[in-house]
Amino acid sequence: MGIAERKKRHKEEVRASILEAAWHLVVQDGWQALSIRKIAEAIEYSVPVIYDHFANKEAILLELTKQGFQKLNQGLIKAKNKVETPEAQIEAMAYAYWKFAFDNAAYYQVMYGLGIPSCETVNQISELSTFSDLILQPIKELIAAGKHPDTDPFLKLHTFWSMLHGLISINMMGTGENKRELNQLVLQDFIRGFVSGMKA
Amino acid sequence: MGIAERKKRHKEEVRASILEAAWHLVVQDGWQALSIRKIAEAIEYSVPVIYDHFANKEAILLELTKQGFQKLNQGLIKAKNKVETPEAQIEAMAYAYWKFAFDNAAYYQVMYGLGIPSCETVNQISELSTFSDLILQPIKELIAAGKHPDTDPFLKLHTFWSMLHGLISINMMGTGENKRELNQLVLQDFIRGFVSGMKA
DNA sequence: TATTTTACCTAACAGTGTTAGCAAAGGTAG
DNA sequence: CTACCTTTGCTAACACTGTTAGGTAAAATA
Repeated sequence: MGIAERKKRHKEEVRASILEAAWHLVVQDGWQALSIRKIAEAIEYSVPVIYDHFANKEAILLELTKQGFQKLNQGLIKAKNKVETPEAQIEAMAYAYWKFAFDNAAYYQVMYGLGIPSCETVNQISELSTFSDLILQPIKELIAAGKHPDTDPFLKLHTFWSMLHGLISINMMGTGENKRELNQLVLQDFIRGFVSGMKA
Repeated sequence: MGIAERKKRHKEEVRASILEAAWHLVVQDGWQALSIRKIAEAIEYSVPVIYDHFANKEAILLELTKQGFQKLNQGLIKAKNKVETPEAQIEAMAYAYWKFAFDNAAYYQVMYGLGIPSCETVNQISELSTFSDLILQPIKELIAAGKHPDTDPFLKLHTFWSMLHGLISINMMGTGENKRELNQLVLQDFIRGFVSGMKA
């Protein structure tokens, strides 16, 4: 009875094509211009078919957000594995985060750009816990080896993430000039301070 | 010939009432739920009247953004004037910025929450230069008095702004728990590092 | 009083997310 | 092979959205 499986496979193909088309449209015109009808046209199905796969438009954006975090996490893991010490790992991940944001600006804007996301939305992104763990680990090591072992690692994670995100989003709204290289200096500066702040 | 003036006055009243109604709706249901028709209903005029005062919906949001920056700047000035030294001024302004964001979350979300704003949008907010100057001044003083007088003050402004914005926006998307107090510790930590980093 | 200006509204266009209801095709059982 | 049922996918609609063209009635001017 391979019929059911064939159907299931087909259904997943359609689902994937929806996400693919959505992503294509987001890259092309920005996530604000994404519409169900455009997706329907792109996948050559009628509009209601999309609602057989996703509850609503938000669910599609949420899925793209998850994909974004997956991609980000992959980049972070790769960067982390290249070096050994926790200091170097934090630094490498900061740069990888920065690089991800600018190399995949469309993803980054979907991930953070939908206004300030609601708590419910954030909690639906399971990839966030991977992201946290990834950065938390070297932070904990660094704290344990430093002179203030009672420092809250979550606080430091928060600082790390905030600084990076702030730097990127302020930078992305830009003032027209190309400040990307300039701000890598700021980033460098920050990481040094961040790391040495946990040691001493 | 006071007729023309009376008309002008009336026109400005309507304009103000549009902004007031828009602001009311934003506070109530968030900026995503703002609609021209709802504004029209609130001010008891028909829809096209709104377009006699604003080119489009974005222009209304832009005006609210400007108002937000005005309010923010006022808060910063007030905080700055309470203390004397550049260190204290920077610290006071950081707290004032933080306080503004959480006391006026609706404003903050209009100001930064429309996705990542385009360069054109940013350049239309003249209040941004006031904002910059306000923070740049004590930064310059601090740099001049410090051991690295060749530091770029704009870079430092950028860092300052980024960190604050990052901290706030990561915090606002929250995880449900009330971490506002917790993150004031991060803020405190950051400011100390930021200020001392310019001295030494 | 006649004319022109202005203020304002109705109605429409083109688009959005979402869903109800139907037709046809695909698979199942007698 | 036929009758039935389930699934699949469609058309069409509802209730919105931003935006604008065109007309009407009131107000100001000559």
